Amino acid sequence: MVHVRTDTDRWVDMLREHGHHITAQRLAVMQAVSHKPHITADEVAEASRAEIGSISKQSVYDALHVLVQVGLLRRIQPEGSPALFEDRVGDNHHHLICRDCGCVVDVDCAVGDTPCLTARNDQGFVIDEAEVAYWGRCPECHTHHITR
Amino acid sequence: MVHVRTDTDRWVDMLREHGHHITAQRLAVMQAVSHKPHITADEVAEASRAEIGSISKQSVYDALHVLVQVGLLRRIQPEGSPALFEDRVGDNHHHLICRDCGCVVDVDCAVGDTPCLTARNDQGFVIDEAEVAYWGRCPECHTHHITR
DNA sequence: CGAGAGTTTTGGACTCAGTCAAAGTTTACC
DNA sequence: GGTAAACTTTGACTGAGTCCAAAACTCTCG
Repeated sequence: MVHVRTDTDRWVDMLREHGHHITAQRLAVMQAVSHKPHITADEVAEASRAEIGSISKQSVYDALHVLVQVGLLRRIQPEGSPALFEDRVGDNHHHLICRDCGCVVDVDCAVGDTPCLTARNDQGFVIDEAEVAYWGRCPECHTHHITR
Repeated sequence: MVHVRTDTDRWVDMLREHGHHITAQRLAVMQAVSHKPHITADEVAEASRAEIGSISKQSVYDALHVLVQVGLLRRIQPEGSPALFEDRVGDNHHHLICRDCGCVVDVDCAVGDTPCLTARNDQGFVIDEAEVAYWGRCPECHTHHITR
């Protein structure tokens, strides 16, 4: 009987490796984010409540903070938007962001892994992340924008 | 006698073209931003006061809004930072951002003008801007970080 | 120069997202 | 079982930006 590793197994291991406890709240938060990428903290709270009954605002923020810290989640904050959380981590992907509705879509890196992290002239900076956001209008808003 | 076009001449023309009035407040705001790129709204307010005596918070925000709208200024909002304003517009440059002190430095586009605006798979988005931010530590903070 | 519209002032109030607090309770783990 | 981590409760607080509303001021054009 081969045990198939689930997402939860992976989350559990990662938390343990970093010395954190495994709590229902943390797993619910992970579930919420993995179900809906680019989710706000408020939405995480709601989804977590639907799953475990209740969770305090502070616990939501605490859990999100820990999960980002151990590397299970990534936090982005597009201009004009509350912070968004995603579970796609460890790869070099970018975001398409709609100026109207604020929806965010992942897109793979166009350039290649290494060069994308290299600024033409880093001026002594030690760079650890290149964040690329493509701003524009999503199909729906674009259509709506034209007909208006 | 050749009239040398000053920055102010240029600002005046741009505002007029878009049907906006030329006010001391707006020119002071432009001056503040051109003197200190990547300046916060608060800093703009202070610098403008130093120049013209007084300016209300609302007028600062109004002026910044108009100046961004006509294309004289650009607004960026790095994660965890208040909005920053710069007068370098119309070219495709990116930003180096320090995670510790929050300082922002311009850097030219490494890839070339056109490809930088092209996402690998835009999924129906109509893209009008590619925003690239290189996150890391500036020389000072990096040095400080190591010795700590 | 005068009129009309744009802009600023004044003196706040308000909103939102996130942070902080503090004591008690619950839970995970060794 | 004991201890430390984590959660709950019940708010208060902060900063950045937005909104308000009437009066006053200023710019621009004919």
